[in-house]
Amino acid sequence: MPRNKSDQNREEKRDEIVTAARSLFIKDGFEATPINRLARAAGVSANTIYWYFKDKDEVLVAVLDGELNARMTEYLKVTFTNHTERLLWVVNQLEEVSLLVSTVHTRLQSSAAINVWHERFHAMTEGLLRAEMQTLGVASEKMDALVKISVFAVEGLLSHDVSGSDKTSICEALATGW
Amino acid sequence: MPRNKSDQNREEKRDEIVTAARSLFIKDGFEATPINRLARAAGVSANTIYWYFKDKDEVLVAVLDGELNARMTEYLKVTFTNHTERLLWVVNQLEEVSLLVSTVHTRLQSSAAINVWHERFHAMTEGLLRAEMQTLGVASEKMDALVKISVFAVEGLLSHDVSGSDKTSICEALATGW
DNA sequence: CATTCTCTTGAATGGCAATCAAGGAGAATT
DNA sequence: AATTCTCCTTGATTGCCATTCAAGAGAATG
Repeated sequence: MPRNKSDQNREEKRDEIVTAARSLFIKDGFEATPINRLARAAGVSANTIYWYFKDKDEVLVAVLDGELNARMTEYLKVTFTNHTERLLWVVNQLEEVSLLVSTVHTRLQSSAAINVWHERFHAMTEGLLRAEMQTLGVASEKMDALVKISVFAVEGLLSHDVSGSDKTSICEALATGW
Repeated sequence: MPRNKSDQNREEKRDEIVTAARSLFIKDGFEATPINRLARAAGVSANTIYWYFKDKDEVLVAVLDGELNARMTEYLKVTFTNHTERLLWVVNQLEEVSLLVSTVHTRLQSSAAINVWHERFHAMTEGLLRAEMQTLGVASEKMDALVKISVFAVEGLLSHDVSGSDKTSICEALATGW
């Protein structure tokens, strides 16, 4: 609960900017969205964005947090028949925000904020994946390697434009071994 | 053999620029190397670079071709005791040019020239890898999936800063199955 | 009513890739 | 030898972009 009207407006306004940013970053991409366009879409001037956010990367982090939250909520509601299905679902979700994914990997190097977000994201997803794979009976010595291979494979699928059937067989191979 | 002195100079000058670019792009990164700095390092003015190259990406492609050539020559000379060794060798080579690797994945999206180079690179490496894995007795139905998983895993290793022991166990898992 | 705090904006600033416009230097043609 | 032509080089400019500066307006507070 905000302490006063001023704080309330602050959050609302911030959210409006994030909402506009989410739509533009996902549809056109972060790099293809100058601050000015974002400002116009949010109905403010460019400088107003800098009142609410330190820089463009901080807007991106807010968008990422929002998307992650929404998709994680979704994830917890879905039940999967097997691990292959689960991986394919994740790939599909990430493909809907593939421009965000590649932007994160790009800006990682130059933005500390994005770097931190990325690390947390990996820690979280690797944790979830490890738990799932334990129930599948993956040997603990190979666990770390297999978790990372799975994560890297999913990331590769997102950035390398692979046929649908290859996607399926890759997820199957990850889930069932060779 | 160049047809005249003019052509000869042209190639030499081009090479000087590429040599300077190679060193800067590998050490500092492509994005952190403005055309002006590159020009100074090559002993020419910025515009001269645009006489020899269409744009900055074309310089990058020339650098990539040179590095690829050098490392492929090296690769053909080395003999490996097993597939794990081979994968680790490749990872080590790529780590020496990790800034180039991440730049390629970044500029892929905005530069047609880099995109083409990247596709060729993948076609080549996947071809080599497939041949190796055939000798290891990988089932042909799973071949495409396993090749791509290996490539994606190697790319993941490069961009995600993984401990040395994890690198080894990942390459082992890729080489021996799970 | 003066002061301060929150918010907003138009106008810089500075970095960068890329282009323009103006030559110079040597080879080929007259 | 003079002229033209082609290759090469460069200083100055353009245009895009993120970010900062400087100047306020309006509400809240003393």
